[in-house]
Amino acid sequence: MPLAESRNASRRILSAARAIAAREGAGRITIDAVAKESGLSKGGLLYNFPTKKALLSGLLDQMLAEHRDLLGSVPEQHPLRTLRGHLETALQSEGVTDDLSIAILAAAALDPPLLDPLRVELADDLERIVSETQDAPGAMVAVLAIQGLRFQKLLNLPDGGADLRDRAIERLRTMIDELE
Amino acid sequence: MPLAESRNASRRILSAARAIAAREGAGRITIDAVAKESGLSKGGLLYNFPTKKALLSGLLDQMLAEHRDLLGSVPEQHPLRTLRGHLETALQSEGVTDDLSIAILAAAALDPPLLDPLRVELADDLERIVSETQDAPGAMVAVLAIQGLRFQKLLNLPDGGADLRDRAIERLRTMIDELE
DNA sequence: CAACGTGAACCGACCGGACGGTACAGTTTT
DNA sequence: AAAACTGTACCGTCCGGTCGGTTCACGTTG
Repeated sequence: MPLAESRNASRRILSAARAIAAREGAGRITIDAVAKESGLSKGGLLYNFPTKKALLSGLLDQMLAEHRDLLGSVPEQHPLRTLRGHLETALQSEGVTDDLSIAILAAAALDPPLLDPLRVELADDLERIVSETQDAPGAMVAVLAIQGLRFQKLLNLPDGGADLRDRAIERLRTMIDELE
Repeated sequence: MPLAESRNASRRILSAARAIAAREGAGRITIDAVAKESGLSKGGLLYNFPTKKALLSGLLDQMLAEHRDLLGSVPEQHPLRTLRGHLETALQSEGVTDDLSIAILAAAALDPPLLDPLRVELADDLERIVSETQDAPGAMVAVLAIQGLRFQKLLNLPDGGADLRDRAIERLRTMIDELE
């Protein structure tokens, strides 16, 4: 099963990279470190990801794929499904230490163009979100708040405490509900 | 005038670092590059900022100082002044190429603890914002949206076009007005 | 006043280590 | 036998930081 194993190796490598980023910061994602963490040899890692850019863009791809999956899991006929999906994606990794979106940081710091796939995906989603509502500015504010949520978690910025944060999320939800 | 001149040198160095970050990405902030960009020698730069960490934390300090200044410029008796100030700070660098908040990226990538001063400042602001309103969750959502705005600009993420973005900001403003 | 000394600000060559990537001969897996 | 590695040696570059100067404005001293 060469293909399946290759995927397994890729996943192991990517999650190793995430672990390092979560533990020591995005800047510490080096080929040697990731190889060590994943249990592969350096050669083996470079067999799967021939360059560091490929590794980082693999991280982003994985993130985008997970994002797409979650979006797809929102019932088809649901109004504002893209917006709701976005909220869920942002909330999903709640509590998980190694937030995948750290890849964004690493990619942006190393080579900003790596973020291009993310940009087109996001532009797509935005368009869809706007088309799903009559209140485009309101939806946009919601999108901004969701992005703020991601940013906050990503950088471990203060959130006013779990209580306030939960109530804010609840508020966001009702805001979205009333948007329709 | 050693002190004043030193400050000028520091400012020149910091703005050089910002220019590089804006042009080539936060990851390209190296001591050599900043020295070259600022017109100083490497030794001269290291005289002003003995380590790279010091340089990056200097960037953050500058950003926080500017932020505080803008917050202070909001009329004292204005209700919700801290929240409004936050919005203005986020909007202020509109169009300016070298967004200072790139320092956040650089710092987070190189050494996450460097963000600690930002965290305490933000926690302070949050507390003040909450104390200035009866609708804490609503204010929190506004804060999140503002942070999302920053994030979006920082990473050059799509914003649905200038038109939609402006309308969303307008909406955010009225949301804040009605918060009081 | 001139000789000397001092410290701040700055220069730039250099060092050592980290890092991305190559190469390649062997080993295991399918 | 091909694919998927392992293990390691190696290369060149980049980068952070050191260090021994140099310049110069400013006292201090004889």
